[in-house]
Amino acid sequence: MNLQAFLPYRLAVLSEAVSRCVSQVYGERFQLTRDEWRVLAALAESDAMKSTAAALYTTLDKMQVSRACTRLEGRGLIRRDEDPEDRRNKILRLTPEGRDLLDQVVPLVQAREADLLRALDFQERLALEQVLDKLLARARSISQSG
Amino acid sequence: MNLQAFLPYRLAVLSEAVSRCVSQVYGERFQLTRDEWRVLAALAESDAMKSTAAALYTTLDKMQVSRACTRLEGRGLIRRDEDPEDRRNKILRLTPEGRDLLDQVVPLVQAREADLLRALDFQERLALEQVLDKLLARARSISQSG
DNA sequence: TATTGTTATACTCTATAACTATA
DNA sequence: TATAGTTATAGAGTATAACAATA
Repeated sequence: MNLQAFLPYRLAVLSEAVSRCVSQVYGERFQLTRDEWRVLAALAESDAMKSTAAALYTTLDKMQVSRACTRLEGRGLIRRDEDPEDRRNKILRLTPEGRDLLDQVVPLVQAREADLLRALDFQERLALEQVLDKLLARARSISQSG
Repeated sequence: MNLQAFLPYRLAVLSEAVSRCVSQVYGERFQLTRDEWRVLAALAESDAMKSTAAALYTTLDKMQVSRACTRLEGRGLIRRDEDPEDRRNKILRLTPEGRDLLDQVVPLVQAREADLLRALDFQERLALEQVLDKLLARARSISQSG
């Protein structure tokens, strides 16, 4: 057994290091948790989004989304509107303040990502894309089958 | 902002999926936490190890190692001996029971890893190795510099 | 009866730092 | 004074499930 070469360990260490590196930006400067950041990032792409869609999109579960939204709403960064078509749903929307915050945080976070990717050449970036997709699909299929 | 394409997000999702997939083995069947598993895996390689060395090797901090060891010792899987050369140190060793457990769990965990890696061809595995190392080094250097 | 979202609860992790014993 | 390891504590995150409102 060689832990240093063990893929799950290496992925965990890398993911933690990368996450730390990015959460320095959205966490320390903008006081967002990872879940709040994910929900905001989801809303950055589509103006309005049901909670269930946000959960799917961010791979969070409904509680995590609910709690993140409570905090984001409390800070005035999003609204949660009723869905007239099905009043069980909540429709999440950025407020102007939320949009402002995103306009500040997104470039900084993307700069961090770019900085990370600068460690790789074009070929390596392409390879990484493929490999991440394939491993994720495999990991999910293994977990399901026990 | 496209969360799905955002590298830190993708790494976090993958790492979580892979970790879940592996901890099904050491967690459900052998009742080990991730930290306990890491400490045991470290001891699988060298018969005796100081706590500080174990912390470095597993990228855990001294508390995490201390607590994992308390539980492992409680289950009779490791011993913590005094270091005659410097009595502040604790020397960690597998007991025969710990060795037995490792002999059972390691092949299963490695089979999971092999199963994961079956998603990739030889070139992709090589590329993955390189890319993980480079990204980790970069992430650490970025975090340090703020 | 099923679904959406909220709340409750218990559990685990994490981070900081105080503490002890040695050096 | 510094280091190794333990313990304490508070805060954050996670998982399960109960619950209210709606369909």
